[in-house]
Formats: sequence, structure tokens, C-alpha cells
Amino acid sequence: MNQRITIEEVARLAGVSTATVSRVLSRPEVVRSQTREQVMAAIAKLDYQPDAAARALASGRTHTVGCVIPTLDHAIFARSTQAMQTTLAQAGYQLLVASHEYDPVTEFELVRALQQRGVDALVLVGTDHAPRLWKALSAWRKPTLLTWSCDPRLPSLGFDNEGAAQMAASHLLELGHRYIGVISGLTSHNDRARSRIDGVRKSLTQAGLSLPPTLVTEQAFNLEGGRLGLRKLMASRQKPSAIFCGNDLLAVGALLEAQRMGLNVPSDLSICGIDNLEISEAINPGLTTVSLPTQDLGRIAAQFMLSAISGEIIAAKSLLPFELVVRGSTGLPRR
Amino acid sequence: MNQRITIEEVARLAGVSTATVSRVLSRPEVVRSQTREQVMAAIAKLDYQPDAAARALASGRTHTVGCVIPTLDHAIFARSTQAMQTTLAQAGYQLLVASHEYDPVTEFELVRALQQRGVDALVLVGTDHAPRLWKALSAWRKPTLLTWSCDPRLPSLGFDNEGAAQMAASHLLELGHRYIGVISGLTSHNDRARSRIDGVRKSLTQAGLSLPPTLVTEQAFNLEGGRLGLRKLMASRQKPSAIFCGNDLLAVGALLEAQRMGLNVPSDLSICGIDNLEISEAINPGLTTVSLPTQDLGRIAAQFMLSAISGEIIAAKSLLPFELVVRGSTGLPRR
DNA sequence: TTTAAAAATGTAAGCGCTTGCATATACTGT
DNA sequence: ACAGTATATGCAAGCGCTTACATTTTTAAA
Repeated sequence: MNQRITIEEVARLAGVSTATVSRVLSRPEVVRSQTREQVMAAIAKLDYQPDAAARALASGRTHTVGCVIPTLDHAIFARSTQAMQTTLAQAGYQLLVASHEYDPVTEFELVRALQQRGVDALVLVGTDHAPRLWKALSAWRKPTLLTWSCDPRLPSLGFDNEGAAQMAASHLLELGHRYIGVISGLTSHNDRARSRIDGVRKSLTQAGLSLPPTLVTEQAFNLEGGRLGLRKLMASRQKPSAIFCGNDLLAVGALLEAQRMGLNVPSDLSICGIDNLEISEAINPGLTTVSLPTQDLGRIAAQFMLSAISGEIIAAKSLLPFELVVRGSTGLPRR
Repeated sequence: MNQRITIEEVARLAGVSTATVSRVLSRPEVVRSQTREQVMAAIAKLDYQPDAAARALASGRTHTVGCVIPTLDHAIFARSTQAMQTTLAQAGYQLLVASHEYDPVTEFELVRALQQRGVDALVLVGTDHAPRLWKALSAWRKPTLLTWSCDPRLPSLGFDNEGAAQMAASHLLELGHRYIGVISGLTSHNDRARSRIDGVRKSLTQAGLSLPPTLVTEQAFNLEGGRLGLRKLMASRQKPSAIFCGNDLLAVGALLEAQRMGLNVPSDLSICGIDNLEISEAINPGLTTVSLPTQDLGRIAAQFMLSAISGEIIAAKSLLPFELVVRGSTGLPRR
């Protein structure tokens, strides 16, 4: 550190004690307005910047929220994280982001690191976590929130992933499709992906149909995955007339690959996703999808954490709404 | 805090002083291996987690790097930030991300907030910053890095944005295009966007052509911006036969809109971008673009900061390579 | 006025760790 | 075995703040 300005110098210049300066900073309403102004003038004059580490050590609060996500490199997480960050910043809180690339060991270590750093609250994604992570969370005495999906063990703010997939599948069924393929994201360490497959299966079962393993493929969560998945499914003996994709990135990849293969979407093949990315609306034809309010997810998660930090009780489980957006990529099956 | 395990309890259990425990944690090589093992056993047994705030206060180092970006909600920043985070995490450092949505006031405040938090280094984007931000940075005694573009005032790791745009423009000129339109991102507080327009202008000038204001439009940095830009340019008196877009998001938007308008890309209109996003390769036709190694940007930035933190001198200016990727969206002009 | 209660401010003891310096222990060569 | 070094460890003083509690000042009531 260079010769940093300390609270003591501010106190001296303002002619008060350090305690008063501290109060002006953290609970200005308890300081007489006249005193407060003197102090603030001194702060401004010296350009005083309180040392966050010292505040954290003395008070036990860091004004920081930790957030552990799979990766920033997927639009949905980037989006919700961005919203969280903005909301927290407005309240004077900082977001500490860490990503584990779907590796549970890394995830555990990141959570520990954030706990050591004394974050005031923690936000995680999903419900697939290593047992020792669950243990570390329950031993921790600060607010924790699960996002994207819900689990009874912790307060959660998420979507009914199964329901969203059912909504999409029902749409395809109503159009008359009977052979529906599924391109899913990798399901290991990803409860959302699993729930979405389950949702499709449930809908099919209710309609007296089934989901044969040959019509399900797991792919990496990117455009290329969608393309590979499409090729795989279209190479199967009983070709599907419609494909449900676990998310829009896969769906867009599948759609573009279908077009490259000379298939007409939707007359040869219907494609449907989940998320409603910006690209889903822009491509031709537009992608039918289930729209999830990912930005709201981040914003509300931030608000929840702020409430929880200030001692309020937050809901144990909150589900965000979603809706089917029908665009040009789904239609009646041939014949 | 609940009854947190402190270094003292570890020391007691291990039968050493707190100083020794501290050394085991930060400079294990100076502790006799036998002692070290006793201490590590005690740490493991008690599940001791050092308090980062206390360490920071006592040592003046936080093992945290701050990063201020416009937004996480653009793939390029999400990508480079993700890479930075991963690289830093491997070295035991945490990334503190903050985004300002292209607002210089917010940017300044975020930098101050990060400085207060005692980050060991700071990474910023671009060279457009408020004067008081420059001042705050130069008064700061810790490593700072500018990314994406370079400025003599601070160590920089970026691209030759003007050169990249020239590369794209030259490609269009070589194909024979004479009326080239530009869809740029918003240029206020965005030196990259300005440099890219400048690059195109330079290329045109060198070819004896000019860039009339009617053929330049600034749009929000998203697909919709690309679409609006395309409509605007195609409504002008002298329609361009080729369009350069300040980035791939705009270019993809423009391409999709051109197709909706019934234009054939590239025979009616060539379109070219910068970035090389995943979608650029996937759409039909593929987007001709200048590929920027955004992931490397993040990774190398992280490495630079780690070096700088440990006292090494880092290059004042480093430029990352880029290359033209010609795909189907550009071709010869009609006639 | 006087006095009690309320409000504002000051005092000083930590918060949990790091690190310069002093001391103790372990080697080395004779 | 014994200096003389080199290595390991311990001691204790902070790091810059917050906050119970004590003290002083202000306000309100009588």
C-alpha cells in the first residue's frame, strides 16, 4: 500500500473521532447533520477511500455476493449474471463470479474460496452438486440461493424445467407429430438437461407414445452440438418428424444443419427449443421455443439476496413463468 | 460470524505458533517438512478456512483481480472474461467482474469500488475513459491493463481495430465493390467502434473512394441493430453493394434481414463482419469476417496480470493477431 | 430553572491474520 | 565436542476499521 488515507486522518481533519467517521459511512442517520457534513467535507477533501478489507474484518460483512455458474460463455448465464451484477451494484454490492465448466470438483473448490472470502451470500446454479458441497453449504450460516431449478434443501428461484419441456412437446404433439427426437445438452452434472428430457418423455407417455433411446442424443451445449445431434437423429432408422432441443443453441444449430442438408423446416422437420435467445427470433424461419425470463432470473436473484442479507425471510421456492413462442420452425408433419 | 476456526486453534492443535501456521499457508517452503505436515494435519482436521479479509488487511494483498467491462451480455466480453476467470482461478486468484453498460460515470465508480476492495490488479476495456478515471488509475500503485485496444498511457493488450477493419474493407474492394456501406456499433464511449469505421474509411481513401455519411449508420450492438442498419442503408439513394459491419452480431442481423427482404447474399449484397462468433460460421451463407482471438485475449490478460502482480515487468503494448475468414457472405458485385 | 430521557459522540478493545525481528534449533567443519 | 552458520520457529506489533459501552450534549418535560 502506498500512503493510504486512513479514517484517522479524516477524523482529525473533521475534528471528530474515528467512530463518528465510521458512522457517517455506514449509518449516516445516527449522526447529527452538521457533524455529518463536516465529515463528508473532510472525506471529499482527502479523497478518502475506506479499506474494504479492514471493514470486512471488523464488521464481518463484505458487501459482496458470490455466484458460481457453469460458464459465462453461454448466453443464458451471461445474461442472468449481467442482470444480477447490475442489480447488486445499484445496492452497493459487488458480484464475485466464478465458473466451473460443469466440473463438480472445481465447483466445490470455488464455493469454498468464496466462503473464505467472506461473501455475504452465495448463488448457485441448479441442484446437481457434490455431497460435500451440500454439506459445506448447510454448515454455512449465510444466505444461499439455488437458481434455474429448485431443491427443497435450499431456497430456490428457478423454472419448472420439466414443465417447460412438456409445453414444447405438447405443442409438437398437437401438431400431429408422432416421432419426436430429442437433442439434449450433456446431462451429467446438469439437472436442467435431465428434467427437460423427462418432461418430453412424460408428455409422450401421456399421449400413449414413447421416447426410444435411439431418438435421444446428448450433445455439447453449442451450435455444433445441435448440428451433430441433428445428423445423428436423421441417420436413425425411424426418422423423427420433429425435434425437441434442450435449449435454443442446440435448436439453432440443428435448424441450420437441417437446412444445409436440404431439409425444409418446418415442412420436412419441425424444430423446437427452450430459452428464446435473440438469435431464435432472428433466424429464418424463426425458432419455436419456450421463452424463459433469464434476465429476470438474475435480477430477482439479486433482490432475493439483498433481502436475505438484511435479514428478511425469503421464499423457499419461487418459480418463474414461461411461455410458448410459436414461430416458423414448427408446423404440421408431412402427409 | 459463527464460531469460526481461527489460526490460533490450528496452531494450538499443531503445537506451533500462529506464525508458523501462517507460513505453512503462504510460504510452505520455509517450514520444515515435519512441522508442515503437523500443521497441515491440524488444518485438515479442523477444516480450517483462513479469513480472506484478515489476510488482506494484514498483507495488503487480496488475491483478487478486478475487471471492468461494458457488459457480460455480449458474447465477446463473456468469452474473454470467462477465459480470464479460468486462468486466474488456476493461480488461486479470483476475478471481480463489474460492468457499466457503456456509461462512463458508472465505469468510474466501479473502478473506485474495486480499488477500495483492494484488488491486486485491474483490467479495463478500451481507451475511452473519463479524465478522472485516468487520474484515478495513474494515482493507483498497482498493475493495470487495458484490453481490446491500446493506449500509450497504460500497458495494453489488444487488437489493431483499425487494421482489422481495413482488412475487411480491402477484401470487399478487391472483390470489386465500390459502394460500401458501414453498420457500426454506437461510437460514443467506444473507441473500438470508431477505429473500425476509421479503418474502412482509410481503405476506401487509399482506393480513391470515399465513405459518404449516408452510407454509415450507428446501431445498438445487437442483432436488431444489424437489421435496422441494413434497412436504413438499403433505403438510401445510392444502395451499397457491400456492407461492412462493426462486429459479427450486427453482421448476422444484417444478413438475416437482407434475406428477409428477399435479397440474395452475396449476389445482391455482400456482408462482412469482425469477431468470428460461433454463429458466423453456422449461418447460411457463412459470414465472412475477421477472426479475433477473444478467448486468448482473456487468457493472456490474466497471465499478464499474474506476472505483473508478482513484480515482473509486462509489455507496454501487445497486439494480438487476427485473420480474414472468407465465407459465403461476400462475393463479386452484380454486373 | 431543574432534571430525566434521548440523542450524539468518544473510548478503546478487538476482528484474524502477516511479518520484522529475536530466539532457538539444526547443521557444518574442525 | 565446539564454535560458527544457516534454518526454523516464536513473539508481538500492527493492518484500518467497527462497535459495545461510557460519556457528553441536546432536548423535552415539569
